[in-house]
Amino acid sequence: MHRYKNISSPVIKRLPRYYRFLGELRDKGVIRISSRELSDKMGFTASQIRQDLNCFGGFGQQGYGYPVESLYNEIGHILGLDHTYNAILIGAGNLGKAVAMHMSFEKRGFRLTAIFDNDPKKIGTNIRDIRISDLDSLERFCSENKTDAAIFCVPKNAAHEIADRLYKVGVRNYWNFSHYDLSVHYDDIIVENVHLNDSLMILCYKISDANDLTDNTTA
Amino acid sequence: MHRYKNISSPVIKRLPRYYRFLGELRDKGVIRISSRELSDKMGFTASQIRQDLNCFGGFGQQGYGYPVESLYNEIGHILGLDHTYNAILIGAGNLGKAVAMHMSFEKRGFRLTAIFDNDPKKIGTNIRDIRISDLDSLERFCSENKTDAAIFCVPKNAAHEIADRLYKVGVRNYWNFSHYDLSVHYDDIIVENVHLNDSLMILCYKISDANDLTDNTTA
DNA sequence: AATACTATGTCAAAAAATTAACAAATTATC
DNA sequence: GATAATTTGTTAATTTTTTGACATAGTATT
Repeated sequence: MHRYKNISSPVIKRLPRYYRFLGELRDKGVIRISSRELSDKMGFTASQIRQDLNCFGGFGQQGYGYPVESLYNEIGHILGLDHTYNAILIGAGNLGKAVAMHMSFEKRGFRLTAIFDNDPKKIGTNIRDIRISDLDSLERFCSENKTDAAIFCVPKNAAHEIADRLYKVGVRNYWNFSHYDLSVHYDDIIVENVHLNDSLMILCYKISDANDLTDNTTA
Repeated sequence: MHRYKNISSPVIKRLPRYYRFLGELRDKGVIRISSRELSDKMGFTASQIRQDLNCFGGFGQQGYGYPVESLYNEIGHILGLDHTYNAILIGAGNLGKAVAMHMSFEKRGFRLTAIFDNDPKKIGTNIRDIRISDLDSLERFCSENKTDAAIFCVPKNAAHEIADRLYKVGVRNYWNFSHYDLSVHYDDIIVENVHLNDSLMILCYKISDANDLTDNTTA
């Protein structure tokens, strides 16, 4: 498939943003775009855009720019969105439910195949046509059904144990919403964290910092 | 208040993580910790930890290490968690509801003061003791009640308009869950993004990339 | 068809971030 | 109390990332 030589993490993190903006342009019927124009819209420098895209190949044409549609598709391919990875969701609380309802997994390379919880009141009910299963049946399900990734929407103290169980049955890719750092215990796993608490604290810092700079009454 | 000279963004992003790990240590009754031990636990280099912490002052003692409890409190203070910023939530869908239910705002420097939605079926119902108000009353509420930040849990196409409205009444700090880049239109605002789609795509990339490296059948 | 213009890909320079090294200070030990 | 062992704070070196510069190639126009 693709296989690009050591793309740096800052570049990877920018890819979804390129994808998003190019998708918008495509929807507006824009045919071509220059790195300069993209720069104005996205807030990256034109130089960075050219360098980023060039990691994966020369998609542009000198004197013309980049063809929007094909670049959009190309980045989707680079991101692996044309895959269909089977993902299971652990934890059907507010957050798990929101993630299950809110995300269009299919457009992001995934398919939600099962949802697990340990609350008897929830087990048997449905979220989006998917029946919530007993957490006890986790291992059986994973051994009977190809499972590529697990989405962690469980409390901190449950995360560690469930990660161990999943690791044992070979599930090594995690989308982690729990306030727990999975990567601390294993190093041959892939984790993408969504630490909402951290994010909120960073907002708190930024606001506090900005206030301190303007309110110079104390200084 | 604090006021630190230009702390770099990588450092700021690591602060919540320090806070989290130190909180765990404190709960376990650990009194002191060296940068080396923290390094083992957290996966940062000891050198980085020392340099990060030293941005804000010399909290450690040579030959001894860092006192866990006071360092924990110090970082909480640096993050501004001892503030109480009033925040409103826009959008009471699955995601908004999950955010409202799931986060302990009080521990992160915030207080949730109002929730807005434009769905008549939702208006008047409660989430966590907070009544959902009509989005039409947004401006009135903000002018009558001190509002420091807004949490965006609305669809992409609604985000832009609501941001404009909030900007006009002086709300300039946003926790943004919408698939929309608020920072593109204004530069005197503070935005902390939670782009779940981007995060999922990055996971997709990582999985695809790892697979390509192991499956060398095609290469 | 020739000329002026545009915009990429790429190489070099600058800036930023991470890691390493070590002197100074403190603790623990004998 | 003197000595050995720790461990910080800080400076320097390295690595990574971003920005700038420009030759080259293609487009549009006359």
